[in-house]
Amino acid sequence: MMMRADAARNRELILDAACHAFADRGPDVPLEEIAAVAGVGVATLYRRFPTREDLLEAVASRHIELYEKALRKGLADPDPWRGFSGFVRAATEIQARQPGLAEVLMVPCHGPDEARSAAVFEGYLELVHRAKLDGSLREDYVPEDLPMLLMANAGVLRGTSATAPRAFKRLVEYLLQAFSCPSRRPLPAPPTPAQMHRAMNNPAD
Amino acid sequence: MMMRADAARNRELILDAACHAFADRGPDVPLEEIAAVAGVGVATLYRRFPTREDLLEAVASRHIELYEKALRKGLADPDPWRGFSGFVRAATEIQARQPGLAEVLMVPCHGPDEARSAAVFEGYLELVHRAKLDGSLREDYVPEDLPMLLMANAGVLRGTSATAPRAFKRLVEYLLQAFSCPSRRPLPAPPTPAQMHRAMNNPAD
DNA sequence: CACTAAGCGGAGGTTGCCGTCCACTTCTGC
DNA sequence: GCAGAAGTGGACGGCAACCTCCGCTTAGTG
Repeated sequence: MMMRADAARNRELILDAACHAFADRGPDVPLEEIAAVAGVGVATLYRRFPTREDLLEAVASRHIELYEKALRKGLADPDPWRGFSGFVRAATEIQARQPGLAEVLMVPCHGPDEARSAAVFEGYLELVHRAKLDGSLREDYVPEDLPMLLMANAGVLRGTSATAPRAFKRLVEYLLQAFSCPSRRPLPAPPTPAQMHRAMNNPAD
Repeated sequence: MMMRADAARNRELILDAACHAFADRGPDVPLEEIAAVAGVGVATLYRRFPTREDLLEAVASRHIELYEKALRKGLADPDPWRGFSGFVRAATEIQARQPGLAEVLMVPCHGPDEARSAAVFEGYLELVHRAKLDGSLREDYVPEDLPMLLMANAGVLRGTSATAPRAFKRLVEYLLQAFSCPSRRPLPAPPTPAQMHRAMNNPAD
């Protein structure tokens, strides 16, 4: 069953509005405000997105394309380290472009569109694999270090995006240098994949 | 003019309750809940702490002692790197112990008790200085990298404290390894001290 | 012990957001 | 172009937290 044309248009208007609103007022903006900006009634918004979660997910979904593009670029790079580090930089840039949403923009690890984000994660694992074989990524790096980095980045963005919007880049470069060989002292054990997965599913408050 | 004894007692009860409440329910807990746990009426709470900010600050103030202790330990260490890194580890541990408050527990950089937190920051600068002279801390480290780290840590704690409460340690070790000599590739420019200071004064959201 | 000012609690008005309901409008297939 | 299904908007009741007001209680003093 096809959606009516005007309904589809409104859906897009809402998503546009939500995108801006979330980005610069955080994930708690009143839905009524989003509806107002979109130029529709609240009821319309609620019909299309019964819960705030649904709306957040839909907005996040729009970003997955950006991650896919970054991933393709990384995989295409003949230099494994450039591929890996480029992807990490791109992912954090994507977060930075929507600072209010940074916490939910961890699409490469766990996104709303299960299939596609799983695919991105697969590709990312391949980047990791190559960079390790190549010797440029330290042996004890684990895939869960990316969500960790993205969470850390979200924290920095939260604190600085208003006053020092490039500060996050410094964090990212520090971490990339730490990720690159040679590994130095041993690291504390990483969380298990299961723990990390749960962490991404129980959004903090 | 001295505060009446019962008033002082209630003040402490409120702070105790607030401490727990903030730690495990985040900085947005209803003040009424804190009052209830403390066993006092809301009015009492509002009289002592007119705004939520005041209460958060008072709670944060209690922690400054922990930072002072960590700092003393760091300064007493004959090995400059152990002193510096030990302090960083301790500071992040303090944040981790109150995950809901991590965002406001950046006392070494900017705390509610101006004089004391300035003193802690001074001491921290000394740690930085020594470790750089010693050659164990990279030359291009800047003092603002600590608030950056603390914000990053807050982000990781936010995401993982419920499911993987030790995950933050891995971030910290990665960063400490990045901070330690030899420095590798150059880093992006850090935010200016003024920017960072503003960032810590405009609490996100 | 008695007086008083400091302190107390909780009732209740206020606000802001949620999410639903329903009378009205607009698409779309025939 | 018409029928009716699909879609719409905004009014509305509910709720949760805020914060103030005021009559009562109690610590501290002489």
